[in-house]
Amino acid sequence: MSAQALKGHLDGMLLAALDDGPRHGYAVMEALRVGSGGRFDLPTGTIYPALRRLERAGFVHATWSEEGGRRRRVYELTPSGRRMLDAERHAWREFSAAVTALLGPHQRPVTP
Amino acid sequence: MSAQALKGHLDGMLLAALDDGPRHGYAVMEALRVGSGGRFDLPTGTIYPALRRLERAGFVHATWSEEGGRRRRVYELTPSGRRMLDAERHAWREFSAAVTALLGPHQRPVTP
DNA sequence: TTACTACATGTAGCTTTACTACCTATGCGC
DNA sequence: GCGCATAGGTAGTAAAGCTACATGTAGTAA
Repeated sequence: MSAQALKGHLDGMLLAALDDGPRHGYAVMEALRVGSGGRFDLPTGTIYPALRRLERAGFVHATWSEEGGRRRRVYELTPSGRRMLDAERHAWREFSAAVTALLGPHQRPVTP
Repeated sequence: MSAQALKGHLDGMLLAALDDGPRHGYAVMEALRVGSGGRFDLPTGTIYPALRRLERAGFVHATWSEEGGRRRRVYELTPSGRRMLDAERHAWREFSAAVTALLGPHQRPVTP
C-alpha cells in the first residue's frame, strides 16, 4: 500500500468503526486492522491524532473510562459525525467509481 | 471530493491515461476530466508537476513537439511505467476493496 | 481592434495529513 | 524480573496535491 494512499480516506473509516457503537482508540485500531484483512495495520501515531482531530471537529465525543486499572478514552459518534459518515460513504462511492473507471478495464481474468 | 482524497492515486490514473498511446499534458488533463465524468477537473498545477515527477522517476518519456504554432510536451509510457501501471492497478483493487469493506454495507437501497 | 475563451505549459509557496520515532503505564504469563 | 499485549500520547518530518500566478498562441465575438 502506497504511503499516501490513505490520505483523506481515514476519517471515514474511523467514523465507520464507531457506527456500531462507542469504542476506545485501541479497539478502533483493531477494527481497522481486522476489517481490512490486515491491510490497514496503522501505527498509534496515526490513529490517536486522527481521533483527536475528529473530536475537535465535533464528529465524535470522547469520555475517559477506567476498567481494571486501564484508562480508556471512549469515542462516540455525534449527530454531526453521523452525517459526516454518510457524506464520507457517498464521497467514497463517487471517488472509487471514478478511479476504477480511469484505471481502465484491464482486470486479470478470474478463470482463464 | 475531499482535498486529500487523490493523494497517492493520481500517478496510476496519469499512467492509465497514457496506456492507449502517447498524449500531451493538456490531453491527459482532459482524459481525466472526461473519464471521471467531470469529477476530476484537476488544475494545471496538479497535472504538470505530477507528469514531471513521473518523468524523473522514469515511468514516462517526454518529447517536445510543435504543431500549428503550439508547442506540446508529449508523454509516453516506458516499459518501467507500464509495469508501474500494472502495480498501481493491483494496489488500487486491494485498497478499494479494503476501504469499501470498512465503510460498511450501509448502502442506500436502489428502489425503496 | 479589442477582448475573451480555449489551448498549452509551467513555478513558488501553502496546507493537510499520515508516518516515524519516541515516551509512559498497567496486567499477565513465563 | 522480563517480555508482550493492551492503552494512550507527542514532536517533528515528508509527501503531494492545491492556490495563485506567469507566459504565450489561435480563434472568435463585440
